[in-house]
Amino acid sequence: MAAKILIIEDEKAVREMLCFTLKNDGFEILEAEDSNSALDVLKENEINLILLDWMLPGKQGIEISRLIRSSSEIRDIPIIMLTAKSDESDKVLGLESGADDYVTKPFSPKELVARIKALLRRTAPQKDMEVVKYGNITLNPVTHKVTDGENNVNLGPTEFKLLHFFMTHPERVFSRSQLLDLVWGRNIYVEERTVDVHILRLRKSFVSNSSKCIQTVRGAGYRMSN
Amino acid sequence: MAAKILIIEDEKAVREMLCFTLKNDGFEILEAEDSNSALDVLKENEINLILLDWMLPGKQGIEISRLIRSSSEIRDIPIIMLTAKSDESDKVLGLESGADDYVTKPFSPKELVARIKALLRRTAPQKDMEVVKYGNITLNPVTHKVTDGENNVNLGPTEFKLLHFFMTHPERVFSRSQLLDLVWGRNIYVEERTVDVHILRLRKSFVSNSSKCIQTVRGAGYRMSN
DNA sequence: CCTATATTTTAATATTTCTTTAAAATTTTA
DNA sequence: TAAAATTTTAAAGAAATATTAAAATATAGG
Repeated sequence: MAAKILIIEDEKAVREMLCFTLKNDGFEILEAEDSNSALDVLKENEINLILLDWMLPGKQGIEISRLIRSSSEIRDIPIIMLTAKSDESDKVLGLESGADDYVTKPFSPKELVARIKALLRRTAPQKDMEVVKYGNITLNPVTHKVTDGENNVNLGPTEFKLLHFFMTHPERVFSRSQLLDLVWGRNIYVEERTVDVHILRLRKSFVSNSSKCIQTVRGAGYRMSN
Repeated sequence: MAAKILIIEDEKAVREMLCFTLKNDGFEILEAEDSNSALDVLKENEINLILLDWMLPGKQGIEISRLIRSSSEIRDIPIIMLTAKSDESDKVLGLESGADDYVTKPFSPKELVARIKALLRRTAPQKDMEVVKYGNITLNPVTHKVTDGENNVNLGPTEFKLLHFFMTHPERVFSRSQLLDLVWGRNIYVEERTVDVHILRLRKSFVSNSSKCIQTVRGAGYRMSN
């Protein structure tokens, strides 16, 4: 699931460059050119990280950073600020007013991406890392291992994600298009019938009758249930 | 196991105050009043964290920080620098020359201890010197020797660190970017594919089927497991 | 400080594995 | 039985990883 990054930058050219670079790296990008639109975007989307140009006209950079840090809803969104080489005192101000990291212009795309990833890693909550069990099936997201009773089960990446999803949402029917949305990810287009094939492979990879847990609900979709 | 902290500070009064505060909190303290004695201490002790007074006479603060960051042996020791309130540009210099955090004088003991603990938590995940075993593989961090059953295994520095990391965190899958963070170190930017090459070399250096322990988990990363 | 040596990183290519698609076969329902 | 939905098969295409080799960098010894 791609991380959503908000770019707050007044210069269109820079914004587009950043946008291009980061989309290339698989991030989902939202843009804002001033503090008002930035706050709007922040309210309406679940942003994972903010790239903030410190040199916005009229001290808006500092303002935005402080606003974000004082709003309980969005306080925890990590911020990377973009600064010009010369403004050293601003860097300190930035770090003090709540930025988590800064990158000095001009910067290499590689460095920027590396910093973004590092920061996301540091701040990402370690949720769905708990061992899940259903019937005889055990799935460990940390080791990426699946067992069916005594037997090890080998799954491809998609089958693994699919099973993890079913095990964390048991008893409930999901349509093919819901599964594509929730397991494959939004903004992706594949045929609905593709789901069937992965369901088939998932069932086949269980030796015991655990495969019976992956049930077809005709006309509605699939469900994990006993 | 108490963390060892080296205090580099020329004023005796400040040094003693720090020493007292930190010993009270269960840290083991070593002291140095200039860069020469500091380097001596660093060579002879396994220091976990450095408290560095930025205001040492004759730019020694910058010197020491750069020396530490350029010496492969002690590069990874985290540094907290102590600065006076006014010297904002120095803070930036400090962060740029390799400090991990800074604390402004005058500071409360509580704040200092909190920062030290936070930094140790971030940076000292593992530094045990105990012999580790997994399957037929034995790794001795003290002698830097690795055996696979009867055979000696020769590893380059990075392969050694990588293997040590895997052996101390078995079964668990790590993404390439996690490995870069946890094995290579923070603030370092290399291509993710570089990990593959080191994994390859690590596998090749085992004659027996121990290389099977270094497993690829497609779409997720690598794992040490049987 | 320089040179020789070793190691790391990158980049390009090869290989493997997985995903998707489409079509045929089967099952279910009305 | 016909129509609709799902399962199964198989093969092309896409994506991820393995491998190789060369360039860049770091290290040690003189």
